[in-house]
Amino acid sequence: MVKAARKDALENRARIIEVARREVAASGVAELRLNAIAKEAGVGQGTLYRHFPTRETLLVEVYRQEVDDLVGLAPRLLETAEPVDALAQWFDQVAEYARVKRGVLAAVEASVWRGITNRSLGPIGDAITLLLDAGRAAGQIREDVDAGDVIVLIGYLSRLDEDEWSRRAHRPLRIVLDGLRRR
Amino acid sequence: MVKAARKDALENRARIIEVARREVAASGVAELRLNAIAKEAGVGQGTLYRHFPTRETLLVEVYRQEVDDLVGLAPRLLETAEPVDALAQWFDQVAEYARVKRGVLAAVEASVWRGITNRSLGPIGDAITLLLDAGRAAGQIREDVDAGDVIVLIGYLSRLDEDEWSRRAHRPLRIVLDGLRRR
DNA sequence: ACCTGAACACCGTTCAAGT
DNA sequence: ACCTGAACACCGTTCAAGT
Repeated sequence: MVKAARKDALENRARIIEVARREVAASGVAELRLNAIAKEAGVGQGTLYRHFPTRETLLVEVYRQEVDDLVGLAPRLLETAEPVDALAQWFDQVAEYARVKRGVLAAVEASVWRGITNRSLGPIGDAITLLLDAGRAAGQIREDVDAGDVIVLIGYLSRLDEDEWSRRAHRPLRIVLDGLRRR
Repeated sequence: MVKAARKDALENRARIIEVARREVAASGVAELRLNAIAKEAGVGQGTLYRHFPTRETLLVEVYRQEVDDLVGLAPRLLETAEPVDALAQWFDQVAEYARVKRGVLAAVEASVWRGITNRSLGPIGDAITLLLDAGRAAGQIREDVDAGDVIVLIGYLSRLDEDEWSRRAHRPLRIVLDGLRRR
């Protein structure tokens, strides 16, 4: 219970994110009850809405670390592997994150589904573009694809049940990868 | 207002489906309010639940015609085209249905996401299996894929906005198709 | 047997009142 | 400035009472 107003707000915000992160890890994105998060975080619902006007803005914060990790991984993979192999490894990492933090991709996908004028597909989109461009330059990736195509195709990862994971996660990724190759 | 009980029930059921179908066509699957459907159909909510215990059972009926069309199309395409081409044409038809009746695939997908013991993927799954098997027999399709892989990959079609359609519908399908080819 | 619709439960969202 | 939490809106689902 700190007095300084500004500090209060920041702490509230941090606590909301922390609680939401824990809740999502435990029960998944779909189960995320905003009112419950507010209560657990010890704030009023209005405070949650002040900090996060939409459900999505909250989820972006919840997954910020994971998204940053994935974005940072792309250029590093390109330093040590052929572009297509880098893409394959990056896919594997996405799958791994999606398994542990179901819904890492959910927020990303949302940006693709909506709006004609989505100038950017966000950081994840940029990472994919980087990988695709490198692959194209090396003649390994087909010319006619963009990051949005890849995002819609790998989005299934955020909807797989834990049960289905081992059976369904990796094979479709391989299909996508092979489909992206230059023929 | 017919008296015969059995007939009454059948008529109610038919009217519910009809209203739901119109509503889905107008506003999409996501906007489907079950209580509103009941009211519009002139029945109590309980009656709707008697006939359709879950939202999904209603949607299956709403899309029955379209699903039947797609299932019937697969063997016919195989009569006149090489398996991979048949698959390509079948994909195009799925895309076309998904555009007009957003959510044709939604009910189908649900069967994939849930349950370890999904012995069957339903009629759509059977149709895809037919196409894949023919392709494998002809040496055109890779050995290590099944209908479930294809369903999770093409599921994005049911989530595309109308705006995004022209830009995003077909290219990912091509990627999937090429990824399914034997290399 | 089948149907009705009030009532309950649940969750997101707003806003008047507080500090 | 920022926060609280009662209150409202909305929708799915149930069930006692009707026919």
